[in-house]
Amino acid sequence: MDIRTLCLGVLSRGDATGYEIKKAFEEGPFGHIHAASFGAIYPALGALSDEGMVLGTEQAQEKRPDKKVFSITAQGRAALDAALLAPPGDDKVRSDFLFILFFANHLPVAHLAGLIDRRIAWYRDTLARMETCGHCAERPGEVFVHGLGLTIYRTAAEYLSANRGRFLDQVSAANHLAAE
Amino acid sequence: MDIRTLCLGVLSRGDATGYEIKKAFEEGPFGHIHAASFGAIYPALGALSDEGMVLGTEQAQEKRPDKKVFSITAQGRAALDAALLAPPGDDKVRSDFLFILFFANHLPVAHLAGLIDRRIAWYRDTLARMETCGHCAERPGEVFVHGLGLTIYRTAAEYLSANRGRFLDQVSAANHLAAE
DNA sequence: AAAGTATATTCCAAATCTATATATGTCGCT
DNA sequence: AGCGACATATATAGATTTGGAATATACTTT
Repeated sequence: MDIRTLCLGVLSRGDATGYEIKKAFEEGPFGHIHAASFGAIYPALGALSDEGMVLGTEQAQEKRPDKKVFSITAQGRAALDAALLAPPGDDKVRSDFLFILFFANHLPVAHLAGLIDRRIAWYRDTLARMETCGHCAERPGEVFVHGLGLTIYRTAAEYLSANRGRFLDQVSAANHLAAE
Repeated sequence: MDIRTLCLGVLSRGDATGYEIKKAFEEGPFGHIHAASFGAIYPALGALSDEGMVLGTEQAQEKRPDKKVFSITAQGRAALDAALLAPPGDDKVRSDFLFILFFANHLPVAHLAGLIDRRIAWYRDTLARMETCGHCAERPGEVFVHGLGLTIYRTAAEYLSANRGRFLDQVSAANHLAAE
């Protein structure tokens, strides 16, 4: 899914600035669905504007930098709907956390314990935010995707909590064996 | 986590060609942990070779193209261990599937049903492969990460199966309301 | 009063991905 | 027997994307 389609998706739910679109991919409704950076969003908005998919309106602000508010056009909505019909590619994941844990035998047990604890805390915080969010209680698609996210995060947090102790013991044992 | 570290990680488990490293990130042990492409792997191996982190040996093959088998050096192992100590960045996910489902109200119900069914089938196939894989029964880190992956995929497949019917009904209902 | 966070955009080098080219063998299908 | 599809193997050009820095200003915390 290219960035231009992602921006159209955000704008289809309401007007937004580039900055707000970025936030939608961080903490907002698309928080754990798709990542996107400033360096990709702003050029994409420029291209979409040139193609008539969005309309950008500059707004001077008194106590803030000027901002450009973008709104999606009828043509943009049509392009979004067409892009949504294309068969989805495979999910792509990049998890430093899992890569590091994979090599647990390279690391001190205390370091591993810290990594796991911080990750469990992250899940708790994220779940707390997700459970009290309003933006996802309306359209069925949003509710469905949100529910899947909640379910996966709860399961992951439970797995880490339930297996933490045994895992750390096993790493200790393996390290002692290797040291002999 | 940069590609050079990812390559060192794969090579720390045994010698491999660039092609085999790619496979490790597709179906292999790093299958759903981290994505990486040819266009990144080959230049990374070249750089690692220049820096003395890996040793590349060219091997002529009778019935296949020549291949370069890389093996990690002591310096490479040290660099890997150092990189593993750095604090992990946030996980990055890119899911076309979730993005499309989010906009369920833009799509025909039959199309959504197909998307969900294909995704459930993908989970079943992937789980079957993961459950019978040998590479993950040894080191505690690999077992732990593999177990988390299995748990998450099982949960996701169950969520999709359990909520599929209700979701499609809700989309139908919402579409009928909107048509009035 | 300094430091940090938040709003807001832009640019750029470096990293990375996609797609393709090259070469060859095997497998199944018709 | 011939054809396409797929697997092995490397490499590169071109496009995209990332991640960081630069630029402003205002509010909040220390």
